[in-house]
Amino acid sequence: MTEDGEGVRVRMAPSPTGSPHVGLVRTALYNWAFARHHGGTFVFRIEDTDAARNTEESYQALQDLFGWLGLDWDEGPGVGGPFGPYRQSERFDVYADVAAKLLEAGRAYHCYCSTEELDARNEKARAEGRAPGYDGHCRELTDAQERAYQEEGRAPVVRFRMPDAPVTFADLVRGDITFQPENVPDYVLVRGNGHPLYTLVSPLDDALMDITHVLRGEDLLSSTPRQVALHETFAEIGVGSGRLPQFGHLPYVMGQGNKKLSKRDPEANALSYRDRGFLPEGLLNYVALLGWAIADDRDVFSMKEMIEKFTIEKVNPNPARFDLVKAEAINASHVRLLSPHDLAERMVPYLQAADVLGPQVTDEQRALLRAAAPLVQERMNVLTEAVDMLGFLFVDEASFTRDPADVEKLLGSDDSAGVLDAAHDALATVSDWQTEPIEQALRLALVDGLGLKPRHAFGPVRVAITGRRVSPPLFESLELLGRDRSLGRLASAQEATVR
RNA sequence: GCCCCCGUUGUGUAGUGGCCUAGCACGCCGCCCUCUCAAGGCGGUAGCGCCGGUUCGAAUCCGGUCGGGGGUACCA
Repeated sequence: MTEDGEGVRVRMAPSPTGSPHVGLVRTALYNWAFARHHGGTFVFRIEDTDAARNTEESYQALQDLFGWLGLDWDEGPGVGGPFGPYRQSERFDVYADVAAKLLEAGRAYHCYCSTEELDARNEKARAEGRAPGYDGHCRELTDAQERAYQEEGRAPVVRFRMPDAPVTFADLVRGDITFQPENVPDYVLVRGNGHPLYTLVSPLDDALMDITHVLRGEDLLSSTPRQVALHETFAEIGVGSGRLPQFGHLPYVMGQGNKKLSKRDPEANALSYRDRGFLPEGLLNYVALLGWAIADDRDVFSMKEMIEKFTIEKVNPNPARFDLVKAEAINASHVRLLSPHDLAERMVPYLQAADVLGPQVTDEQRALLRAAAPLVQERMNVLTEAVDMLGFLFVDEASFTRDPADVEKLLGSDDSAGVLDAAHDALATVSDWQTEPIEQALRLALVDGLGLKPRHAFGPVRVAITGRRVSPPLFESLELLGRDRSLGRLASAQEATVR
């Protein structure tokens, strides 16, 4: 890396298959932070050469995800750029052209071996304890041999001719890594049907788009020597910038145990964290911690701070397990950091999704929500919890219900009937409907008057008012609910105690 | 099988030869506060995979070993 980071160009290059994985978020975040830290360029490229697996929904999900997270790209779909197009499915002519150049320069060759023949020879090599992989069968075919294969109706693949020398590269997170040539066989660049493969297009676009640093998942580590060799070949035949990008392989994001978080695992779905009420900054903060630390005594930070502090040298090479509990704890810290006003706005979509709020939020509801936000701010881990915590404030009286188990527990006795009675009478006399007078009146009536311990005094009232044993602070809740509705709920709760 | 990567409390990490009787965070346990739940405060639990070596001194360096992961595709 250049000292001042001059000209840093990095990219995220997902394939639009399935739903985006949290590992992708981490990789994207590191690339983004790296680019921003160095004042470089962040490119978004779509690797959709495998038509059979790509879907438009998946492409859309990627857009949604990064839009939600706020990881903005400088070049790519939607914003364009000097190296477009940025969807590989729109670049097939470029790939065909380069494949032809590689063939012409003798750096790649046609291979007519069938899958069955390959499998058979591989099996044999394995059995004999030799390194498996392409054995170079078609490396030096004569024109006559090629014609013979063609007459058999065989469609050749284009195979890259790996140089017969060890490949060493300095991995940005792991240090020098060397592969011996016998372990890096010739590999396919273009399918028999003429479609280019990832093995060609990824390094090629990196070269063409002048990518300086390739920060990607550890799963691509073992394909790096072939890509390094390809890049060197590009430079020799005048394709691309001629500069070899530096590689950095980021550790896996694992699930529980020692299993890689698989795509089918629901925990792996990045967008599911939006649905379960994560703040984008909360998810990003947590995911940043999977392989990197901002300081030895702190782990809550903003993206602005991350940009300031992020360096690839500090990235840890060992795989990290995704811990939902810690993720929520980090998210909770970010919830606390919001202004109440902002928190109220962020809760709106979740309350709407649960039908606590309708599609049109009235000014009155909005005001109530803002007033209620401070009450729940330090009680929430994720935004979806607002539904249970605040539902009682927004539901209309006709459809207000109480948790049956909590009613059973706290409203089932004669004692509780007396408590509700006393509470009702006391509150009926409160003229200034504010938290303070409400609390005073209730304490006077229940704690002093009935001689109850506070926790026993307020429990039944809490269930009567909020419908639950666990709720936001009671007196504030009463104030927000309003006098009439509060008295009404106390009355309706008394009915519930009559058995 | 072969190649490559990784190995600090349950989890994520700090640590680059003495500041480490290993720090921080989440979790867990206890106490305090308290109208419930949280938040907050205080305290506790638990770790350098193993074996050798180098050194006055090793979590840190070297060798081996064990364990885990990935690759070995006309997927990415």
